Amino acid sequence: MENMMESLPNMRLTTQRQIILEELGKVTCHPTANEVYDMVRKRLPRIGLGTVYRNLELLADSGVILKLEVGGTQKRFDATVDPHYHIRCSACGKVDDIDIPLQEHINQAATAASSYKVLGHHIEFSGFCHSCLAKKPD
Amino acid sequence: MENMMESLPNMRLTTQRQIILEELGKVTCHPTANEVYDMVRKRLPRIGLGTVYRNLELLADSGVILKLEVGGTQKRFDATVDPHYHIRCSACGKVDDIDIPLQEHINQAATAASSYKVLGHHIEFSGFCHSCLAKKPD
DNA sequence: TTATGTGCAAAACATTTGCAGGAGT
DNA sequence: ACTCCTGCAAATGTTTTGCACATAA
Repeated sequence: MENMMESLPNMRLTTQRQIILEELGKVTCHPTANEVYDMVRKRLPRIGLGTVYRNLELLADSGVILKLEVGGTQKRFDATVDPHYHIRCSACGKVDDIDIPLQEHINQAATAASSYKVLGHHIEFSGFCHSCLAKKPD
Repeated sequence: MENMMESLPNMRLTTQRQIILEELGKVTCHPTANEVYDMVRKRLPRIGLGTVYRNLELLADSGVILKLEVGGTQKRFDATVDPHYHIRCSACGKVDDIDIPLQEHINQAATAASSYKVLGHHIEFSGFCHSCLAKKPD
């Protein structure tokens, strides 16, 4: 944890920052800013929602965490920064990791198929999660 | 156009609906609701933004158009409904189609790699568009 | 004629920001 | 000390919604 922060010269190690990072690291799914706020508030009841947003943004900009621009109305955050794909439950909106090989080759295909300078890609699967399937089987 | 609407028993063919569909069909990129509003307003100056949102939502629910849940803060809309991928300019946010083969096989991989019932996937490439590259070459 | 759609304005969300006081280095 | 950071609240931006009137079928 402290190693993470030590690599960030312009960022102070505040209690708020530390606890946000700890709580995000505890979960395997990818919470929204508001969900992080709820998690953190159990330990720091006086923290402001603005502080949570500011820190998540700052940590994402520094590459310590990942900001996921997935479907749904809210951004989500991921403590794991190495490239991987995601799946989103069409019923409840939950987002989890999908551990399949990176499809690096499609970047070349995309470069050939467009006038853009292609930098990368993200794959988002959709489906129904275990607990939503249990509620309404089909 | 009317064919499209005829297949939708519960939807009336209103002027607003028709013009929204026409304007969306004219562009190859994928405008936000507000951009559609601006396009449509040139022909129907008294149309309300709420009407645009309601119709885009309704048309997407009926499968006549596609609602894109891509990166950025706004949803975008696509007159082409058959499956294809997109690229988003990291500088200006513009979204275009990317015409590469569908990667159907990764759905199986995702099914094997998770406890979800996998339904499909979407790939979003990121990069810089032609006009942003021209402005700031690197 | 009557259910559906529209314009308008207000409400509901998600996120960002200004500021005065607080805390890390 | 000197920044940077925080809590709070207000502002912003996007999307949804309630309602009285209009209109397609």
